[in-house]
Amino acid sequence: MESEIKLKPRKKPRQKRSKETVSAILEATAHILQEEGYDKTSTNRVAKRAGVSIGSLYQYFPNKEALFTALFEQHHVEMLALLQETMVEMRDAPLPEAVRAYVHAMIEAHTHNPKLHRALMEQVMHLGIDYIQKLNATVCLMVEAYLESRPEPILPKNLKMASFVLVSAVESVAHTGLLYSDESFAMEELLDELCDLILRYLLGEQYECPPGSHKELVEGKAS
Amino acid sequence: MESEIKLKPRKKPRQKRSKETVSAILEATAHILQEEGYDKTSTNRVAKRAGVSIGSLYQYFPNKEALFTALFEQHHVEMLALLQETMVEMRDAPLPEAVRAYVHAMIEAHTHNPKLHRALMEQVMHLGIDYIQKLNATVCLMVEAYLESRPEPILPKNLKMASFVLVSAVESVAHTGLLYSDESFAMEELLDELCDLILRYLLGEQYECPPGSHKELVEGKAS
Amino acid sequence: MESEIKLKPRKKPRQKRSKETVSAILEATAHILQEEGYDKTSTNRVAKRAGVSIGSLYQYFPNKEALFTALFEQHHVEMLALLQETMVEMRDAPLPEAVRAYVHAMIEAHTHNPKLHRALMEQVMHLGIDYIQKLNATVCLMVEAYLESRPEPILPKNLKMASFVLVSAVESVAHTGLLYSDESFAMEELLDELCDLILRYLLGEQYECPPGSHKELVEGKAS
Amino acid sequence: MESEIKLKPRKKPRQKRSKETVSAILEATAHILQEEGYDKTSTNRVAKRAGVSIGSLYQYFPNKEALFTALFEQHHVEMLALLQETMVEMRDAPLPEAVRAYVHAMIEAHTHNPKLHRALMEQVMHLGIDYIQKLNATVCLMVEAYLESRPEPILPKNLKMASFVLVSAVESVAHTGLLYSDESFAMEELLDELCDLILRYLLGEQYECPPGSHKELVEGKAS
DNA sequence: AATGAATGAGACTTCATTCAT
DNA sequence: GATGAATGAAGTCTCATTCAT
Repeated sequence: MESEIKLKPRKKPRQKRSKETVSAILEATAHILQEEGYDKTSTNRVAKRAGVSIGSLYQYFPNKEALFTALFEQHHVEMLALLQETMVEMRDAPLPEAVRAYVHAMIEAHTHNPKLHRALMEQVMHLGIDYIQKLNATVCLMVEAYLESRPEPILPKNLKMASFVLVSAVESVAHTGLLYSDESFAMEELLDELCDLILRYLLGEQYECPPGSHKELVEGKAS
Repeated sequence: MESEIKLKPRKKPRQKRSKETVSAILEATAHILQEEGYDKTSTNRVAKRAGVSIGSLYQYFPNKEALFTALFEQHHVEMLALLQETMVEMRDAPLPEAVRAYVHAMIEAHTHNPKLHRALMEQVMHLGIDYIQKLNATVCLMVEAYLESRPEPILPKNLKMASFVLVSAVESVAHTGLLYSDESFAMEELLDELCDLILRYLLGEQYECPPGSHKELVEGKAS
Repeated sequence: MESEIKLKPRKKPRQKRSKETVSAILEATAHILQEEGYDKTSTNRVAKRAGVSIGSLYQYFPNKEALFTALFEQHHVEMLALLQETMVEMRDAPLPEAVRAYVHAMIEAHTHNPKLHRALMEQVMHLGIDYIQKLNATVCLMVEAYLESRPEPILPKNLKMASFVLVSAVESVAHTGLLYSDESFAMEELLDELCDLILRYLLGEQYECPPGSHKELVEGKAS
Repeated sequence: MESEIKLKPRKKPRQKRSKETVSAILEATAHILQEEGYDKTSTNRVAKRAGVSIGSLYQYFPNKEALFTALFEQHHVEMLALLQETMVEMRDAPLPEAVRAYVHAMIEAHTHNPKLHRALMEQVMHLGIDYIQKLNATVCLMVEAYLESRPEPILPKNLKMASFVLVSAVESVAHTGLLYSDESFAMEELLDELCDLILRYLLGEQYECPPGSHKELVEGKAS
């Protein structure tokens, strides 16, 4: 509770000048965080790099954590916008197309600024969990709503859970694939595979129509 | 390179007494990390709680980061053991059974010490990435080997990628589900759902035989 | 190279307040160094004695060594000023008078703050070698220039070397004499003796005119 | 008083094994001191490099300072031996020859292990002052005795002071010349010059016989 | 005699934060 | 509003030294 209060920016910058200052501070925070890591990201350095005095920094951010929280907020807003846009566009599209668009958007989102994304996730995730969870929940709801509204019949009965599984899986694969993959497989392939994963999950035998890609079963060696 | 060297324990404790010391230090580290967070986890506090002098701590760990790295190593060893055991046991089991056992093991692994697991992931993941990636890669290889050797024919052609997708998806769902779920769905359900996800992905229409669980498609509202 | 940079004061104090702070810090450093020695001269004690916070100390000095280096710089500036003044005054004086003035100045310089001088030389000389050498070189050049310009003919041909020998000799005698002498001979005598040393070296038989001081040779006992 | 007691080696090593240990420790001390400086010369490192346990080190040396004191003692013994030998050899030699031999020996002494010598002088001189002064005093006495006993008549009346001046001057020139000279003049020249300095000081017009070297006076420019 | 694990005081240094200007 | 000097608690880490084995 108290922390929530403490983490909110001290004041919303209403004038253009102030907005620029805040921008510069966040940009500096992001830069130092991704280049040097959390431990080296001191408020003094951030202020210096942002070209403002340390006093000014504390005028807009009540403490160090607020810097990262604000970064997460930005991230959250951008992600949400991107996914929302996609979902709206795909509202009436057939399921396979919608799924592909969704996965594509998710991958895009992770490609936007991978280094910062990674740094946030690896070093200060705990400061952004509220945003992350909120985002996750929102996306789940959006997916659930979509599934509910689509015309095709699907296999999973518990839509809430299905949404959760889908969103988590896609997010994770995109995340891991983009950040830690040894580049041994391309995005294109990953995209295809994720679509298969989801569509088979949702449609079962109904699926398997896309032009030939995986028509035949691969024989197991041991058979 | 150098950092990797720097993070390794200074010396392996050979005597019983020393092993206990190291154990106590790691236990204390884990405790403080999960109760108070990374920023509050100072080497002095760790030493104090472990009941050893700060000098002794530095005899076994060259710096603060090494503490967390060692924690990750432990975690890595335990996870690997658990999964390996499962994979071996299931070597000749039919695919659905094997999948369920694997997913179960994964969930177990995350249930073992969720608080610590969460703290490690949210606050110091960057210190354990090497271990995380190594673990991930190893598990992927194990899964790939299993898929290669099982008798049943499966849909995905690129086994390497299929393994990656499966491992990532399961890991993520387990992780997210356990840590952030509002307890609105039970583990049992999650387990079932993940099995469906995987088996449909692997077997397609070949699946859908398990006694009645999801036999009929759910009609979409909009239809 | 880098170390040289690292030893320079972090920022030049421009305001009066800051200058006083720096002054106080250096005064405290000098005091503790000479009373307690290098090992006992901790930055915390220095700050405390200077009446400033440890943080302020580090605002002006990047590390402990910089304190001593700064002390050497002061010393260097003072010495140089004193000697320069003397040399200028004596520019047109006859050689014996000039020599005496120079030696006198050198002794004065060592008498100024013998305890500090001694502590610097005995405990942290390595931190001031740059300044010491620079000072030495400058003084040598000044002496050389003087020798070059004086009207009297002198014996040594290599003026550069002669200057070096003279400067070193005088410096050392002054140093050793002042610091370690058991007071068994007075400064007055030492001054006379050094003048003799130098003037005989420079003038040979041309010298020996000063009223009676050493006119006759002392007979060796063994003769 | 107490310090003198504390600085003496705890026990004289009587057995061969012990002597080797002490030797190894001192060798290690010297090595680390000259390579890394006093601050980095920790007793633990010394012990490790000497190949003995830290416990053994403390069996032979009561504390860290004793290591350096012992180094000074070695140095003192060697220097004294070298100079004594020279003085004895030159007991009956004519003054110019004796002087040259003495200066030569002094230069030799400084050439023996310049790096260590320099490190001792620049970083821990205060731990060896007793030895340095004793050495100085002894050499002064030796020189004084020589001067007293030589057959030639000399100019200075106060032999004690003359000795002091000579010893200091030679030591200093040798020291400075060897350690900090930019190699712009050779030892040979320095030797000659020092001999001139001393002999003119001692003999005045009586000198100036050595083959032609400086027979004529150099005219001053301003004349 | 030798060992080296253990100790813990204390060194250096950073950095979030305040506040007088 | 802006500045940045000043603060000082607290952090990381070293190292001389001891002592049980």
